[in-house]
Amino acid sequence: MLMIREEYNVQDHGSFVAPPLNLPEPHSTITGHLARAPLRGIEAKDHVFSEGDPKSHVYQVVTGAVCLYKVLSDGRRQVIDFAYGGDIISLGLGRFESCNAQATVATRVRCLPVSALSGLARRDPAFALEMCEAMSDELSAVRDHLVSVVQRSATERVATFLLVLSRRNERRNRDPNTIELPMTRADIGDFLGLTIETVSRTFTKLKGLELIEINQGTTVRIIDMVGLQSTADGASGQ
Amino acid sequence: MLMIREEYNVQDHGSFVAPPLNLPEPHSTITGHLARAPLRGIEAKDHVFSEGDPKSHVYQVVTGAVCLYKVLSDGRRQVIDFAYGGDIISLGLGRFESCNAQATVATRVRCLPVSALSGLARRDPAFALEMCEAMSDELSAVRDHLVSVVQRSATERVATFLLVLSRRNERRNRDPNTIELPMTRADIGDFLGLTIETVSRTFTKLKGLELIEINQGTTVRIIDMVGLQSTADGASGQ
DNA sequence: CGGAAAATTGATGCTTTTCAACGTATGTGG
DNA sequence: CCACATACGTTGAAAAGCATCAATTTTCCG
Repeated sequence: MLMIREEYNVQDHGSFVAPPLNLPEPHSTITGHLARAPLRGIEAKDHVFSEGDPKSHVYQVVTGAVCLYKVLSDGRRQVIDFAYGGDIISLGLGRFESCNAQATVATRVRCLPVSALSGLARRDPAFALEMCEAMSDELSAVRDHLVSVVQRSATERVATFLLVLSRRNERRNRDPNTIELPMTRADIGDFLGLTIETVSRTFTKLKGLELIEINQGTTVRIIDMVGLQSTADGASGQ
Repeated sequence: MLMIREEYNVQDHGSFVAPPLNLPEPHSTITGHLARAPLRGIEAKDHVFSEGDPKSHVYQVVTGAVCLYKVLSDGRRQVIDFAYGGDIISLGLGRFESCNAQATVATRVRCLPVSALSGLARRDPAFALEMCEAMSDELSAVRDHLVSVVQRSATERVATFLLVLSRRNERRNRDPNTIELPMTRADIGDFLGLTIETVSRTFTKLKGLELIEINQGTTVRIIDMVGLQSTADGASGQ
C-alpha cells in the first residue's frame, strides 16, 4: 500500500467515500495515469488479487478499503496493511503478486495494466524514480509497523493503530478525531498480532480511560489525543 | 538490506570473509558501480550511519556484518535486518537515513556516493528499474520477517531465523548447514522480538531436540534440516 | 592471569491467549 | 413483521508462553 503524494492530496479533501478525481493530472505521473484508468467494483470479502497470481494491474483504491495480507502454511494470517481511498496497491516490478488483497467492504478501484506501467518506466526515468520513491515510502511504513507490532504491548499497539489512521485523515484534510474502521476485529487483530478478544478488550480499556468513544463498533472518536499518544508511547508502564 | 542478484552470485562462491569482487562488472548496474567504489573499514560496534543522517552513500558490505535497527523513544530497539557480505544497504531515494546501521563485527564496506547514484538513475531508466527491483526485494523480505516475528512462537522464530540464514548460504554457494552468527544474542533477540534469555533457552532447546549443534556460541551446525523446517512451521503444537 | 562482557540457567510473575458463554446486529423466509 | 439463523463483538476465567529478576558460567581480550 502506498500513500499518494502532495500533488494528489491537494485535490483529496472531499468526502471519505468519493475523493474527486476529476481535476487534470499530469500524464507523466503514476496517479495521473491511474486517474484515467478504468474503474472496477469489488464486493465486500471478495479478493482484488491473491498471492501468486500473475501481476496484471496496479490498483488505486477509490472508495472502500482493501486488506493486504499473507498466510502461513498452517493458516495463521498476517495483515500487512490496509489501503483506503487514494492508496495504491500492487506497485512493483515482480511478475507475481506477493500478497492477498481482499476488500473489507464494498470497494471501487482503478486498474492500470502493468504493461502500460512497465513500458512507461522503461522510457521515462522520472517515472521509474517516482515508483522507487513510492516503494521507498511503502518500505518505510512496513518497517515502522514492524517496530510497533513487535516491540509494543497490546494497548500501545491499538493506540498506535488509531493514531496512524488519525494522521492519515489529517493528511487527507479529514477529521483526525473521527476514525472509520471498515474492517472486522479479526482484520485488526491480524494486523496488530493480537486476538480478536484482546483487540476488543483493549478498545474497552481505552474507552474506560476516556481516551476514545466507540459508536456501532466501526466509528471511533478520539477524545483525548494527547493521552492517546502517551498511551501509544508507553505511558503508565505499558 | 538488499540481496544482490544473479549477476553477482555467479562470482560469489568464495570464502565467507572475502567474496571476490575482482571480476569485471557491467558499468550500468548498481553492483557494477559498487565494485569500483572505495573501501571503508568499520570497527565492531561502530556505526556506518545513524537514523536521521543526511544520506550520503550507498554501501555494499564486503566482509563482516551490519545490523540495521530502529529505536523507540523509550529505548526499545527493533533490528530490521542483518546485512552480510554482498548485501547492499541504504538504497533508496529519501534524503535522510531511516535506520541505524551498526557493524556487529569488524566490517569493510564499499561506499558509493548517492550523487553518483541519483544522477545515473535520472539518466538511465534501466538503472532506475534495477533500483526499483532491489527495493521490491527488500520490501518482500521485511514483509516476510513481519509475518514470522508476529505470528510465530519463540521456537519457530529462532528456527526460521536459522533457516533464512541457511538459504542465504545456499544462494551464495556456501555450506547451508553451517551458520555463522556474527552478532550478540541481544542483536538476535531484538531482531526476533525476544529477550536474550529466551533466545539462549531456545538455542538450548533446539540443541536438545538434536536439530542443531553450537560451537563457541557463534557457529551453528544444522544437524536435522527437515526437523528444523517442521519446527519452524509449527510442528509439535508450537 | 584477571577482569569485563556475553551467555546460560533457574525461579517467579505478568500479559496475552485460549476456551467458553453471552450479547448484538443484520438479513432471510415464512 | 417477526422468528430465526448467522456472523460479529464483548466479557469472563483459566492456562500458556515469554519476560523479568537473579545468580552463575563461559568467553574474550588486554
